Amino acid sequence: MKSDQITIVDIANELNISKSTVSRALTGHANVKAETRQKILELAEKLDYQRNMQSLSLITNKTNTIGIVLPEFSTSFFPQVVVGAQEEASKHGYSVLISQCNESYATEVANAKVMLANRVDGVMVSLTKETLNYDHWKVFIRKKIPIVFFNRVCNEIMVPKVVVNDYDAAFHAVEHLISLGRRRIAHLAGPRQLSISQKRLNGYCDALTKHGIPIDQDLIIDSDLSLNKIKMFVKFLVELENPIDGIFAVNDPTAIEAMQIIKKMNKRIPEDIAVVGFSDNYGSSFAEPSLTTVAQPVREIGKTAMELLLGLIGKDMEEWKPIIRTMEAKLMVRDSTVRSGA
Amino acid sequence: MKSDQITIVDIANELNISKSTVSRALTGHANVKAETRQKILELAEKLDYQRNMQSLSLITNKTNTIGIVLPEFSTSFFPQVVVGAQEEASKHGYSVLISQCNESYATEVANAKVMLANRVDGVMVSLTKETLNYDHWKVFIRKKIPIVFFNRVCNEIMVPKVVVNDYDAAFHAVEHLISLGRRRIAHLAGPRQLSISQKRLNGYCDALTKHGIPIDQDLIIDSDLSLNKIKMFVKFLVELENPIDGIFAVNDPTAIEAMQIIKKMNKRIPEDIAVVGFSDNYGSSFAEPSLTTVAQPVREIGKTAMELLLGLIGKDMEEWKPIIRTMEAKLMVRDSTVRSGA
DNA sequence: CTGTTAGCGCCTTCAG
DNA sequence: CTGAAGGCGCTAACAG
Repeated sequence: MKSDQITIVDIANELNISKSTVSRALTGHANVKAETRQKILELAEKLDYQRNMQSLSLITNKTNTIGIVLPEFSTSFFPQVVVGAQEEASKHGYSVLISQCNESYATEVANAKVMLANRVDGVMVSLTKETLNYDHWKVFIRKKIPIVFFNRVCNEIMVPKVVVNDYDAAFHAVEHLISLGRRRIAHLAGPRQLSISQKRLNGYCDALTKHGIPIDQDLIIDSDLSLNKIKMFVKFLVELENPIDGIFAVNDPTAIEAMQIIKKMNKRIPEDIAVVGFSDNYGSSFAEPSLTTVAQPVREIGKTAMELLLGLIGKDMEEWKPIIRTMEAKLMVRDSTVRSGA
Repeated sequence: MKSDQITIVDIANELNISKSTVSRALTGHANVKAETRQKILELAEKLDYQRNMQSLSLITNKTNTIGIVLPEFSTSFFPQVVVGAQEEASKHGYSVLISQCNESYATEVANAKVMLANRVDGVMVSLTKETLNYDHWKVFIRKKIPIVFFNRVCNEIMVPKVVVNDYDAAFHAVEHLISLGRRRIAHLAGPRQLSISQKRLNGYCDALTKHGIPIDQDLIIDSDLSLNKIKMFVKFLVELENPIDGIFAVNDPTAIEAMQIIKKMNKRIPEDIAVVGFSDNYGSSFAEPSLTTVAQPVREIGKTAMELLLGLIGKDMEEWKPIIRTMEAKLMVRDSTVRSGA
């Protein structure tokens, strides 16, 4: 059944005037006799008239819709980014089409197609952990549809990006562990293809080096952000001849999973092993012990990325400067490294 | 700058054939000479041609877009529902327009307008805690745009709904506390206008009554789902002359907040006070102690609501049965009520 | 101030 | 099998 949508023609017929007058009254772009305008507006209101954006976008070649493509929805990070982004978008009259990829590259490609089909005016993208090929995003460039990457960005495409100071934050996190006297600090690293993993790893290495601690490759464990193998990794690290006394994990879920295992192995946190995570996800503050982690300004990230994106729309491509906006992430010291007085 | 979108005309000109032929080849609805079709398809592929859905929807009066309106994005519940819903939608060729309301009624009304303006083919809605008036949703009915409510549903509108067995789950949760010998069980209730709050409250009351425990109004605290006043409430309950030995909270964040306060007051959980939450949000399993709670099949809820909604599209309104689909929520017993062996 | 006309991109008749 | 013509809802010229 087709739904009952009121059109300008309906209003024009009802009032016995021309469609153009109705259109003018509704848009306010031109002059209409006050009395006529009044009548039109009233009837429109009464009939819940809604301008058909589809036909409008046919004319303006704009949809006033922004696509947001995200790798996952299982932690609080991306939903919170969406909140910030959406707030900014709606402030400027844009709607938001959201797709979540379940960390699957194939889904990301499919979602890119959906965005194209929906003629979004721009896309805000964070890549899945599997993504190594960026052709599906290059199509957007070719079609002059602006992109802004955030968090998990693509270095091959020269567009604005929003990131946090991952390197510095990781560096400080590890220095924090060192300042507590830790010397055998392991890193549960993320997938190498993600620049955030790389930067956090670099921060880890450089902090160790700065403080004269040799980098032990055995203590750098590549995980894929899934939690299945963490148990094995942590067991290995704890049972080393020269066991670890600190862990810096690439994200909070990994850190928390590690903590659970450490506790089961009857080691104390932070006394035996201090643990630091990354992101300050929902739940990290009430884990036991509460997790020291790097807090990212989530909503700000979304807002900033959306601001940059909206700024690109309507500009010539030559003006798309590949700005990299770096937001401040800050270490939150909690009980997993320093016990607060009970 | 208008973006470079390829149209059927571009392809027709390039190949020196008529637009209608190109259209036919692209849709596959009619006969085109194999050779011509081949040429058209190849060129379309090469140019990244994407059918303009806007113009299509002008003709079909369908957008193949579903709106999802959510009260909040700050716990893991709604994002997970979205995952299930989106999976189902994309399986049927629908995109998803998502709006989150920050628990604000005004935003909900605005978001409803956005959905209308975008001519969504249907909406999946969960109400904010403030919503008492449903006129903005009744407009959809008047326009014959199908709605499915889920979780926080609206009883005034006769459309399909997806809920969990809140009453039973609450009843069992409280019986669980009673079976542990608790007799002074408090309920941190949600806003009364939400049917879920009401049902959970009823479950609480009936469980007590069944076991001959009088209902003490002092032990029923109305909260508004924000966490600000929880401290005061819990302090009150713990310092009562006849203090509590159990808490059933309307949701997990409330329960966890209560636990933090109880711990600060140097009461033991579960020995002194056992705590039960509702929803099994992300983080509840690694809180200390891990929280006994009612797990809801989140993705299933999203999937089911979307299925019902898609089933409504294209049907006459008379066929919209106000089915209420009740999903199974189940009690997850954890350390906040029964300590597992360390 | 208002009506008429054309056209956005596409699909669906209707004629060949 | 293919081309031409009309129209979806709306706006932007162009005339009055």
